[in-house]
Amino acid sequence: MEFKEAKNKFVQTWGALGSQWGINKTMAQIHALLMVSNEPVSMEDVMEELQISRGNASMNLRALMDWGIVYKEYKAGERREFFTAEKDLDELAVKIARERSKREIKPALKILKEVSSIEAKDSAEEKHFVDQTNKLYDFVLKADNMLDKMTEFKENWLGRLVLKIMK
Amino acid sequence: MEFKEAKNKFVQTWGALGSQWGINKTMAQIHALLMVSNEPVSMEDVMEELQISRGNASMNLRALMDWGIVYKEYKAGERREFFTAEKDLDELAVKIARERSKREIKPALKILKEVSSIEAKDSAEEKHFVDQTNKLYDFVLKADNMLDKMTEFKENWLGRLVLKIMK
DNA sequence: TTAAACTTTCAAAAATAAATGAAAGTTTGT
DNA sequence: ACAAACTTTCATTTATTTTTGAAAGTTTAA
Repeated sequence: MEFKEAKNKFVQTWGALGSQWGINKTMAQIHALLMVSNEPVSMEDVMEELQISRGNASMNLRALMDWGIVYKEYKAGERREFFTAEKDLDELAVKIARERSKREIKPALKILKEVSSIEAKDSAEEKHFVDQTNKLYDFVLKADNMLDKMTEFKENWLGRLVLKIMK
Repeated sequence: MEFKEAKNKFVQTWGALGSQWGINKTMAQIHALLMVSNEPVSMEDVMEELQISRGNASMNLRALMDWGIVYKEYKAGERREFFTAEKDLDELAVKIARERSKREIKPALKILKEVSSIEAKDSAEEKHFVDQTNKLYDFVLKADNMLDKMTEFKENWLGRLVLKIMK
């Protein structure tokens, strides 16, 4: 396999993986492209390499910057903007986790809290509902806290974590 | 808030969460419904409560069973089938993790291995590509192994993990 | 063996999500 | 202040995913 083919395969694969995890395909592809580029990439380059429109490129680059995993760079003497991806994988994982927690988990926790707080009256059905949603609340809260904890380890949290788990 | 409203809100929320995580909405809703039901639910009930067609209910129940998080139950003297969800949350998390690893992570790892194995020749661009995809391979492999390790703790792995992380 | 009771399948339709591209907006050098 | 160079927005189009429902398939009891 030669370089160009490998690069394309990587971008496609990462894109497919992204869409299975709730991130849109193009966004994941752009991120993949930036990750394996050794120097900043312009919007034109992104459009050209992925064969996408200007609007699409612009919107998804913006989204990636909102997630804090892609940065703008300015080259001396160049008018246009260039982009680079966060390449430190620990940092990347932490940022993604933090963002998804904020956008998805926190709101879900709020609802879980709400629905688990109804008065259970006396039917077994309602008791079971309250019990189960309470358990779910505790579980999700614990998982979310774990994500927060990750961010406290500044370096190589995953490697250390694996060691710990293996006892 | 009264029971019916709370139940509906929970089902909707869980469904929305599912679709953000690559699981289809109806599948997540059915699962939510079964999780908070204190007794087995028939396909008719599912159709009725979620207002979905027979085919949709059938396909998604099948998918949930393939994931190993919903079970068929037979009631004595009843012709039709009933369904229950895995209600143990540790068990549920482990099964979901295992399934996603098998379906998504393992295939991605294979590709990462492939593309990181090209001969890097001498350009900085190609060297960077090989270096970055190698790092990615190691990272994803480590994360995936962590998921595998979870399954070794039979009970309350999350709680124990959180304790450990907090040191 | 038959037929009633139930479940699954899958082509077509509907719903949803993503991409386009032209127009509007912004920034920068002169 | 102007206009060239570039970026963003968003109504419309396109692509993808999900749902439907009728037909085919299966199981069970008599």
